[in-house]
Amino acid sequence: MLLSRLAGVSQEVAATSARSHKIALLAELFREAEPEDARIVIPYLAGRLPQGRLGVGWKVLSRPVPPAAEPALTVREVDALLGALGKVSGPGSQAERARLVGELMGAATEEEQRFLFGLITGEVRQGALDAVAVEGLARATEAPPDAVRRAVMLAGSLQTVAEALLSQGPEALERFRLTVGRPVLPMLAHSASSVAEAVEKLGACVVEEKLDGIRVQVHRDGDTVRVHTRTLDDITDRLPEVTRVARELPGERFILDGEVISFDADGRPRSFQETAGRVGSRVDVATVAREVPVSPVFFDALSVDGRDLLDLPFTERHAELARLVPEPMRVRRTVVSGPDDVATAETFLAETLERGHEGVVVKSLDAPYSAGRRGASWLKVKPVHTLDLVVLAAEWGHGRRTGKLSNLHLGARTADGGYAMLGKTFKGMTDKMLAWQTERLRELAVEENGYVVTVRPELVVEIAYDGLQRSTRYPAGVTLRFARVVRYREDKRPEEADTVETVLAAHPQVRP
DNA sequence: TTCCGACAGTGGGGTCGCAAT
DNA sequence: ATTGCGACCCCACTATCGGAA
Repeated sequence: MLLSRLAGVSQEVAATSARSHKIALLAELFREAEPEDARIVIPYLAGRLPQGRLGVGWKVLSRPVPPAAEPALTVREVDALLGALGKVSGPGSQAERARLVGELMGAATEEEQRFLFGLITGEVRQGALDAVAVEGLARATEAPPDAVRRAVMLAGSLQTVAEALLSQGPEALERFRLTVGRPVLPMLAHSASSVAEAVEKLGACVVEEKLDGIRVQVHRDGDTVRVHTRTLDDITDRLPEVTRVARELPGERFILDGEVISFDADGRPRSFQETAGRVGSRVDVATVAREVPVSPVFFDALSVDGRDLLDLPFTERHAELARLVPEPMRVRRTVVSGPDDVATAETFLAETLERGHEGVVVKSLDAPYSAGRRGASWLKVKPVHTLDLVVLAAEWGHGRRTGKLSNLHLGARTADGGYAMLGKTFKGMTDKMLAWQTERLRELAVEENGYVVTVRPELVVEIAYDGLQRSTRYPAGVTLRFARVVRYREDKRPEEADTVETVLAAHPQVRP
C-alpha cells in the first residue's frame, strides 16, 4: 500500500467530526490492507509507530526538506526506514538520524510529509486514536467490538490483535487469553469530587488508600518475575526489591496489581518526586536501591495459580490477593455498606491523608477487572487546594486552540511587591473563557516574544491544584502540581492575590 | 427528547539518560 | 561539566458524538 493512500485517509478522517464516519473510513482502508501491511497500517492510523519512539523529535523533523513531486513511497518502505532509524545509537547518532529523516522526507510528497511529521511527533490530530481504530477494525473484520476491545486489553496492544484479525478472521480473538508473563492493560480510575459522591454512585463499596507512587503489574511464573508499568514497559531490572518480594510470596504463578512507593525511616511516604526519581534510575540500581528503597503495595490479583480472575467480582479477587499477600504489603482499606455509611469513608479518607497519602480510591465490590468501557467502578478522591493568583503572561495555543491565548503563566505576590511565577496552566477553561481571556489579555499585553505574550499583572484567577512540589525551574523553588483554572476573579485586585508566603505556609512539608 | 459515558485534544512539571557542546 | 533533547512517569479538564434512558 502506498503511503499517500494512508495520508489521504488520515486527512479525510481529520476533516469529519462524526465518529461514525471516521470509523467507516478506517474500516474501508483496513479491508484494503494486505495482511503484511496490516502490521504497519493499523498503528499508523491509530496515530502510533509500531516500533515505539525513535529518538527523533520536533527539532529534527522541523528542518525543511523539498518534497517529492509524485507519491511513490510504500508503507513498508517507510516502516523499514523508521525501523533503521530507531536502531541508530552511539556517537554521531544524532547526525545519522537527521540524515535518515532527510532521506525519508525527501521521498515524501507535501501531504505525506505532514502525515509523517504528525506520526513521529505523536501529534496525528485526526480525532481517531486507539478506540476509534478498534471500532474500525471490528467493522472491517465483522468481529464484535467488545470482543476486539477485550483482546486488545489482554494482548496489551492493538497491533497484535489487528494482525491476527486481518490474517485469520474473528476466530483469532479466542487465542487472546490472560497469560502469566504477558502484561495486560491496567484498569484505571475515574475522578469524584468527594467520597460522598463516590459512595452515592457505587453503593456498597470498599475505600482504599491511594499511594502516590508508580503503578506496577507484577508477574511471577516460578522463578521468573517481570514488573511492568501502566504503559506496560518492563522495569523489572530497576526494582530488585519487587522481584525479591514476589519470589517470597507463597504462590508459584500469579499476576498482581499495585503501586511501588518509597517510605522514609519513619514509615511515611516520600514525595512522588523521590519515588519517581528512584524508579527512573537505570544506572547503578544497587546503590540507589540502598539510598531510596521502594516497597510494592498491592491492591488486586488478576491471576493466581493458573486461575484467571478477571471476570470475578472485586470481593473475590481481593480474597485471593489476601491469601497470597500478607497485610503490610496490601493497601489499607475499609468496607462501606452504602450511602448511609459515608461517615466511615470520610473518616478513612481523613486518616489516610494524616498518614501522608494522596487520597483514596472508592471501588465497587462486584465489578470485574476491566480496562474496557464498563463505566466507572473505581473512583479516586483527592483533596483540592485553591489559590488566587495573578496572570503574568500567556502563550498562544495549538491545534483547536490556534489563535487563542491558552497557557497561562501564574504568579504569587512576593514580599517586595513583585510576583514570583509558580507554574503554568491551560486546563479548566471553557471555549467561552478562552475567547474572553484572549481579548482581555491582549488589552493588557506589554510584550510579545515568540509564543509568549507578557501582560500587565492585573488579572486575578482562581486556581485549583493538587499540591506543591519542589522546582528548580521557578524562582520560589516550588511549583503547583496539576494546576487548573476554576474561574476569573474580576472582583479581586492583584494586591489581594495570594502571596508566596501563604502558599508555602499551606504546605509545611514541602520546602524549596 | 434528554442525559451521560467514552473519546480525543490540550498541554503541565519532574527526572533520567544520552549525545553534543 | 553543562546543556539540549527525547522518553516516560505522574496528571485535569472540556467539547463532542452517539447510544441509553
